[in-house]
This record gives sequence, structure tokens and C-alpha cells, in this order.
Amino acid sequence: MKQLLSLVEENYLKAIYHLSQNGELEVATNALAEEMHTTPASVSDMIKRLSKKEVVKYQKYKGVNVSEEGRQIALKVIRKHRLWEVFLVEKLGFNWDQVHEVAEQLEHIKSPLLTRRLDEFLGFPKYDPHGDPIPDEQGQFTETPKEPLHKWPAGSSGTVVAVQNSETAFLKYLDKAGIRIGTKISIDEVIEFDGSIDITLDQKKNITVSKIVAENIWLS
Amino acid sequence: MKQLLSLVEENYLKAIYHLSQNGELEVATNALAEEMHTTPASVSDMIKRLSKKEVVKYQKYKGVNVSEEGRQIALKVIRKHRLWEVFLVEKLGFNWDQVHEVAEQLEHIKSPLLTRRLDEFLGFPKYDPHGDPIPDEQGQFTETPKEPLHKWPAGSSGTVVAVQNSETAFLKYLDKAGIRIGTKISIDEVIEFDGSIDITLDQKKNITVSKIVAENIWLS
DNA sequence: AGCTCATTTTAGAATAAGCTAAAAATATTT
DNA sequence: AAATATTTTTAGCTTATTCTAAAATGAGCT
Repeated sequence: MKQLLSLVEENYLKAIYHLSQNGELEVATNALAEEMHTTPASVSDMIKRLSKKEVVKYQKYKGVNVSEEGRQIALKVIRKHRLWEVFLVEKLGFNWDQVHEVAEQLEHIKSPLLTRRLDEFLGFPKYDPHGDPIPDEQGQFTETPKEPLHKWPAGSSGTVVAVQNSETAFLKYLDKAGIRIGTKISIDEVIEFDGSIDITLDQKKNITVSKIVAENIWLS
Repeated sequence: MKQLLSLVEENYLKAIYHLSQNGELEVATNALAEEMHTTPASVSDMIKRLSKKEVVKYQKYKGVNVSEEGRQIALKVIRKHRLWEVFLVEKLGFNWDQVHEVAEQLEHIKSPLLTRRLDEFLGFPKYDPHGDPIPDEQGQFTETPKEPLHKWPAGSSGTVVAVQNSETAFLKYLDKAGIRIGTKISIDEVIEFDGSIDITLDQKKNITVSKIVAENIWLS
């Protein structure tokens, strides 16, 4: 049956989906509380509610994960979020660091027709402005195989396909440094001491990035 | 000071604004309850809250109206509603009877940048698909002088500039009848018995409309 | 002026979502 | 395996929004 979830419930589902990698009961209450900027107690309460609605699988003290139905709901929200991000950047001229907050609101608009028409209007994009894949109506999407920059060895090179962090400060930093989706990066040297990395952008510009930055840039 | 209103509070303000014509304390609790599909008791509660926030003027048992600040907030919401309606019709190919419900959701998205960019993207439209004027950023708008069809005498004629009712059934009826914004209507005869009216559309098609329909079509 | 009736407000309860503090369960260390 | 630390859950309270039922108010009529 089609579930009617509140905005908050949808956000929990999305967070659980993001924190989970496989199908195990792996998402911890504490981790979820941090992600949602709330307390573990509130998370426990909410999980119980979601469990009753059968959109998550849950065992006390063991962790939580989305059910198949919950996963489909999460993917619908993610689909909308990413389509709206494309709209904001391509049609309204937003910068990629300005879109996240607004898309967080737009993703909860409930209208299958709107989502379909928006997708069509945008030319059925496959990736959002941060390089993340956009699920189709059935929740299918193809993730380009990719690895974070800090796992690439010196001497190798790849193309930026995604950035993992949506914080304005991070995205502004990338802009200033000249790193965007599609930038070619050659890994020149990995400094053992602090994990920072010397790289060359598009065979031209030479810069050093910190380990934290490297962890949030994904190449393929 | 800038007020942070909940979605529900915004909807109340919009409803009060719509039900009021002049600046008097004229909006009745019962009328508002009907408009909001809720009970008079809930309305009383909510009005008290809005009054404390100083977005409405209120005296017990006397009625309610928006304050100047409340009016500005209502106009901002109305501006967003109507801009989104234009977007849905012009860019996404919605029919005018499909837009209202979705715009009711989109109007609550909070992002001044988004509203400004959307306005620009749409070419600063002055009217929405139902012929209602779109307030600008300062809340200014120019209402074309207009009168409902049932007040026009036989022999006169005018152009449809607005429709007052957003119900799907009504708008579908208009579509089927061939009446839209911009249609020229000549009033041929007013039937005294039931107030129905014989009209000619664009000098071509001859039809009869009921009084209820006539009351919701505005000409100028 | 007093009665009746419709309208409006208050009182008390329900639901959603959150919080703090305390209790219970699990995990880690010795 | 016991002791300690960490994580998770429960209990009880708070705020926003709604409801139903009861009480208060105002308006119209005699």
C-alpha cells in the first residue's frame, strides 16, 4: 500500500538510506541522531514509528535499515532532490553551492506528474550538479564506478565524477580551486605525514589538497 | 522583524486575506473555518496565536483581519503561488485545472533567491494562468478593473480576464466549453427565471451558462 | 428587557515530533 | 568473568496543531 509519510519521516528514511551500504541492520541510533541533528532518544521514538509503518527493518539495540518499501520511498525523494538541483543550476543559474538547501525543501513536493514533467523538461538528466546519479521512476540508477581521491596512488589520474559533501564552504573552496565535475586530475605525490596530496588539474594548474578535501572528491 | 510562520499559519493568513475586502475586522471565525476545512474552535485558537505574533488584528467576537505585516506575508505567498502556476503551465505543460494543488505546496518554499530567479526565468509575468495578478517583490500589483459575467447587461461584451474558482471540475467545464483567459464574450440574453445567460464566444460559438458559472467568470 | 438562536470562545484531549534524565542492554577492558 | 564504558531505550514533559463538547457572547424578535 502507498504510504503517506510526513516530511520528517521522509528525511529519516533518506538519512537511513544514505548511512547504509548493504542490506544489514547496520545503521546505529547514534549515527542517525548525528545525521539528523537530534538526540538518540528522538531517533529511537521515530524508528519505532517507521517500523510500525513497515518502511524500516528494526531490532532493538541491533540497528535499523530501510525495508524494500522504505528504499523505494527514499529513492523517490532522492530523485526529486537531484532533479530540482539540476533545474536550479541549469535553468535558474544557481551555483552548485546554493542548491542543496532549496532542494531539501523542494524534494518533499508530492506530485508524480510534476516530477515526471520536470524530468522531461530537463531532458532526462542522469546526474545532478554534484555528479550523483538520478534514479528513474522505478528507482533504478547507474552509479559510475568511482573512488575517493585519497585512495588513488601517485602517478595515476582520473576525472572528477562526484563530490560527497554539500556544504557551502566546501563547494566554494572547490570553485575557487578550479575543481568541478569533469575536471581531469593527475595525482603527483601523496604526502605521508598528513595525507595531503599534490595534484595537477587539467594538465595545467598545480595545487595541494588536504586529506579531508581528498576524501570528498571522487574520481573515475 | 521578520516573522517565521509555519506552513499552516501562512495558509491562515492567505485565507484571511482572501476573505477580506477592506481593512475592517470583517472576517468571521465561521467563514474562515469553512475556508480552511476545519472547525471554528481550531480557528479561534490559531487566530490567538497569529494575533500574538501581530500578523493579524483581532478582537474577540468581532472578527479578524490581516495586519500590514500579515498582508505583506500573505502577498509573498500569493506571489509564489502564482509564479509557480505560470511555471507549471508555460514550462511544464500543465493544464490550468492541474496547477492549483501543486502550487499550494510550492508556495511555501522559502528562498527569496529562488522566487526572484523564477520570476526572471518566466519573464516577469504580470498575471497567472487564471488571470489573477502577480504581486511584485514589494507586494505591489495592478488589478485590471473587472466585473463578473452575471453583472453584465444583455448586449454588452467583454474579454475574460480571470476565473474565480480553482476547482478542477469548474476549470474542466470551461475548457470543454471553450472558455479561457482572453476569450471574447458577447452577452446575448439574460434569462430572468434562473439567472442563466446566453453568450457568444469569439463571435462564433453560442452557449448558455448557468448563473453559478457566470459568477465565476470575470470580464473587462 | 428578556428569550432564543447562531456564533464564537474556552476547556480538555489527541497526535506528531522533539527534549532531558534515568534505566537497560551491549561492548570493551582488565 | 566481572567491572566499566558506551549505546540505546524508556519515561515523562513540551510545543504545535487539531478535534469535540461545553460555556459564553452577541443579535434578532417579541
